Amino acid sequence: MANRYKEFKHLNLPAIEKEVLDRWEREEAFQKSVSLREGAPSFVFYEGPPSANGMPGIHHVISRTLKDLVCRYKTAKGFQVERKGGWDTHGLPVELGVEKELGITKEDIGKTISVAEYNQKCREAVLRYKDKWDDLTTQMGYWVDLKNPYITFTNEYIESLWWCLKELYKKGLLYKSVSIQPYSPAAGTGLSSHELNQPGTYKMVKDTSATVGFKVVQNEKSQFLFNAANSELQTGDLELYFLAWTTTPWTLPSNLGLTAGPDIDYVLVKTFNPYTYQPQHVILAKALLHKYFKAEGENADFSSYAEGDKVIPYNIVSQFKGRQLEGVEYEQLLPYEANSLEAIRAITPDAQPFRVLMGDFVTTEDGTGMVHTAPAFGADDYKVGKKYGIGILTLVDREGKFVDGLGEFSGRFIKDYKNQADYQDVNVDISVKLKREGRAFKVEKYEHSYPHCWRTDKPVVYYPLDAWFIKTTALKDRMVDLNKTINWKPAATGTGRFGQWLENMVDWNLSRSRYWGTPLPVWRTEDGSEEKCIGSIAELNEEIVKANQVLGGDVNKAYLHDGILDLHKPYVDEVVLVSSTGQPMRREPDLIDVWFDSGAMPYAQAHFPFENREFFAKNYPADFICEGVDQTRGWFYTLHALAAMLKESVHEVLKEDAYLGDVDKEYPGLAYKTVVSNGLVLDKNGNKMSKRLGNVVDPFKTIADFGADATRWYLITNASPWDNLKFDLEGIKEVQRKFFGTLYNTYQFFALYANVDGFAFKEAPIPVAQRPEIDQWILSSLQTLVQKVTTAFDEYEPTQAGRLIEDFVDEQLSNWYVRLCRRRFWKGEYEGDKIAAYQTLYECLETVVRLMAPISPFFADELFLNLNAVSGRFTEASVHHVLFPVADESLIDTLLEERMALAQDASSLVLSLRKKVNIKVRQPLQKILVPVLNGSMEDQLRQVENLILAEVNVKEIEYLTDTEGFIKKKIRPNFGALGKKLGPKMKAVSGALAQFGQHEIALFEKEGRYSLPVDGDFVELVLSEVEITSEDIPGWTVASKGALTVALDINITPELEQEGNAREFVNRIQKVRKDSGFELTDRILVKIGDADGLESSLIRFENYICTEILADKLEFIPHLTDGTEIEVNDKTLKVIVSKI
RNA sequence: AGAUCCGUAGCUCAGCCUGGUUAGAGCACUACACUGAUAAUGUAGGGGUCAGCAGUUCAAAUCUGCUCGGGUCUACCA
Repeated sequence: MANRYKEFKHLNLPAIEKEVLDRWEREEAFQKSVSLREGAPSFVFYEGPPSANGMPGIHHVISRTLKDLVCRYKTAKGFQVERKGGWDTHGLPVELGVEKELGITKEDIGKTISVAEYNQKCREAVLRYKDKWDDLTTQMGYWVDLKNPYITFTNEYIESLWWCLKELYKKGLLYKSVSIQPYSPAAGTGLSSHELNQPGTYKMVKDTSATVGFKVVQNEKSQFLFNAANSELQTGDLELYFLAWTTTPWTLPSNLGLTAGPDIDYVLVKTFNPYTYQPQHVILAKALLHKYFKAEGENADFSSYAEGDKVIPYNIVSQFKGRQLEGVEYEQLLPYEANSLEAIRAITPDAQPFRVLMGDFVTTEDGTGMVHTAPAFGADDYKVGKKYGIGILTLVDREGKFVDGLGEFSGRFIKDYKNQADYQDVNVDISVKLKREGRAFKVEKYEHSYPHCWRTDKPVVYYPLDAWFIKTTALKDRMVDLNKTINWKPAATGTGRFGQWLENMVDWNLSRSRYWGTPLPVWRTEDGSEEKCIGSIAELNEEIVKANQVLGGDVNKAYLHDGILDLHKPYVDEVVLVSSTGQPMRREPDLIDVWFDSGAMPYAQAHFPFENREFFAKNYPADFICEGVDQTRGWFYTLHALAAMLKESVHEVLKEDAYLGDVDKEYPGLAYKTVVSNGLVLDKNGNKMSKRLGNVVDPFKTIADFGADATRWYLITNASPWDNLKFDLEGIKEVQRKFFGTLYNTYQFFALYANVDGFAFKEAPIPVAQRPEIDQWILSSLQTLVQKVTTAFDEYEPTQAGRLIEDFVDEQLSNWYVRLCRRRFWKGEYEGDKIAAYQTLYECLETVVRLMAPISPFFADELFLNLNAVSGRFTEASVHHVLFPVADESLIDTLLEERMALAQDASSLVLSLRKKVNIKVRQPLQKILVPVLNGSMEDQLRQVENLILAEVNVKEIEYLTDTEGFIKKKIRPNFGALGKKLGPKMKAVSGALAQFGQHEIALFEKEGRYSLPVDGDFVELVLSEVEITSEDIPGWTVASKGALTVALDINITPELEQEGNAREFVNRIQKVRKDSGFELTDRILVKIGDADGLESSLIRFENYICTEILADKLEFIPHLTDGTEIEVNDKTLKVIVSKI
């Protein structure tokens, strides 16, 4: 055991951290922190797997700090917290990285590079920066098991995913369907939203847009429209048209419906067609009327209209809500063979197309307020089309050209996908045709932003593609209910962003047409009549053999003996299975969404249910997870959705193992109980960090420069984790200086004197009640701190915890306790009071260090071990192995804390008064006056009187009660109490009280009640409904804060002046001592020359002076010529200070 | 477009849930003081349309609605 506390030369956090890291490594501190809790209840944490194919940034440090501090805190609270690391290894970013590296595109796959080679490259690339990530993890002090992480590309992991998928399949929750997705005809591939969000994909383009008329069919449903039109004078045939607008006329042949907004106002307008000049009735949203009609044409003379007139007359015939149009039929716009009703019903047998539908997505921003609906070419169209059963027509093939059976348009490309020299825009031709037929109402070039394929630069279309879905909507209610049991931090994200998301849930599109990912384990016969979903490797191997036996020949030859070795493409695709009727079955080519990989991690990280069932049962669900808020609809959702959907499957497996607990209660279908979603890290100007802007902060450099502790502390205390953080290095510097610097100073102070006195906490603790009041106070504050910090951590409010600790260390411990107690450490013998001071300060330091350990694990451990090395109070080898402090409530004395606050305020007020009259603190003053308004205040103040007097260097306090009659008082309403009683009269009463003079106040106090005339009425007031404070003591300079007022006697008597001189003299000698490099304990001899009138002061206070400066006596030597010249209150004298 | 968070001193943030005296800290700035914790510390000062508008109320930074600005997520529209 050491006999001296380690002293530092100066504070160098990065250097300290390096040593601490070495020690942790050497002593396997992390592993021990887990193994020491063997048998304790577990606290379950899931690590959201990062993808290691990019470099980590500073934003990764914040969520990992949060994760780490919670896990450390829970360990300190006695839980066993296993933290398995993980790596997300599949997905598009990996593929893109590889393609960039090899200089290839997707089209090269299978041509210049085989799928096997390509995937091998991906496998190699995926952990490229794993070392960097591991470095960051280590350096920032994130304790997580890096040795046995789960890796999503392993066969075991994928096998668990397949199990999940098969369970879903068995429940009918996995199905194949069509969905409308971005598709690039030029590249012949679907595009992910990620690809669509690449910079530059959305471009401004000019397209031919057309507003066209759909002719209303006259029948029962539409009769009201015709009636309205008929009420006007009408000649010729009555023709009514719905107007709809499109920027993609090529979708018009595929039109099957028109969608209107139920609450939008529509009008029926009589006018002329601007191209054919024939009279027409058109229907469009009222709000958009003036996009098509010039105001001066309203009710203009129809009879004088001539072809080509600029102003077209019109009048509004009728107005109605969109909902009245529901179900109204219209004639098909561009009928051909391929889009005949027979053709439509050949695809969708009961289709009822060419009707008006209702849709929430309709706006009156642009267009006509009626949306041309072609279900194949828009997600909204598809959805509303499906709801109304209008069928679906896909009259454009995958190359982007019209199919056969569309007359003159057959075979034409809808956009110039082939860079044809003589390309004619088919959209123009369609518009021209419609113009001629009197079906076009307005044709113009329209400029808008439209997505383009990032590889070919050609416009994207929305196109129906086959996809596999998970029917999450079937379990929506369960997910919504379970979500209410999750502790969301902040709560608003759970009810808001996440809750809304659940409410508006759509089925989960799992399919991805890519190469590097988890393959969908579904095999189908060519005609789709039979399909198989495989749930394990064993099952697949069985089927492989079976297929070989039935189909014979070379089928599955490569996989017969060893079974399948890699579950990725291309190998799984080479496997052929056999149907019950002996048909070959091939795998559905899709891979699954990588979010499924991460959402299934609770099962797959344990290779559940194939292995580790016990581990799984113990580690499910998570007590706590934490990621960036951008994961709300990502990982948070997929974890939640899968847990809800797999609930029964998990129960079944656990029951197989004769699991005895209450499965419903312990595994309610929840993946996590608490989730913290942290905000983003922005640069100091509030901009998102991006490589492009060059404002990214390098976490390695930050940690190297300022230390992980300061960085972590800054990240946690500067803003709530869920608020965005404006990251500024200046802030870290401030934390370093203010918090760590202060704590370091306090420790240094302690170590300095404890080493001198040999304090090693060997004496029995002095009962707190026997220690001085100030010790009782700081210990009471300390216990209060422990309580508050514990609550804050328990509520996942680390920001609060950190700020509380900061405040305690700075305001209470350093700037009050240590400052006031300094003398106790350096003066006097090593006994009672001094030992109490050491014990108290030691306890404070030790406790603070344990409280802060979760947030700043390095410095806390360093100080803890430095303290413990001498005292040996703990047997543990690290602060991270000891239990969290528990507040000793018996030490909490609220009254004491209150009166100390009073003392602090009083001192601060006196100091400000001294400042005002320019009398330095070293000059003693005689007294301060404090008006007291009640007994308890005086009582409280008396108990801290000595502290105040010492702190402000004043001899006495005089308490003034109002019996003297010269305290000037002020009265104010107690708004809280009076507001409820008075209501509207409040203002008048408040005004009346402000007019009170001293006499009224005194009367009120004496009677205890007051009858106040207000608006000719009387309001009865009692004392508790007002606040009376002292405002002034006439003739004195006063200062006040809240209810506390102090006045200072600034008369300096000759005696006080002499004492002031003596103190000043002491101060100068101490400086000389220090300059001469004497040890603290050196005794000195002082020779004094001509003292310029100070002799009397020095002689009178010789005893005091000698004790202070450790001299035996003062020697006066007249006419001293050498020696140091010092100045004492504007008088100069020479002194010689020498060691004895 | 929808959802959500944020907007308080030059900067970083408390306070808002639960309305009530003169809206607080720290940093920075200025001045002074302190000097056996000294690469520390104290005191004082200037600095605010609490984003804006409207409403509820005796009383609004605080509650409600709208608007503006910023961020994020989701969606992508004729």
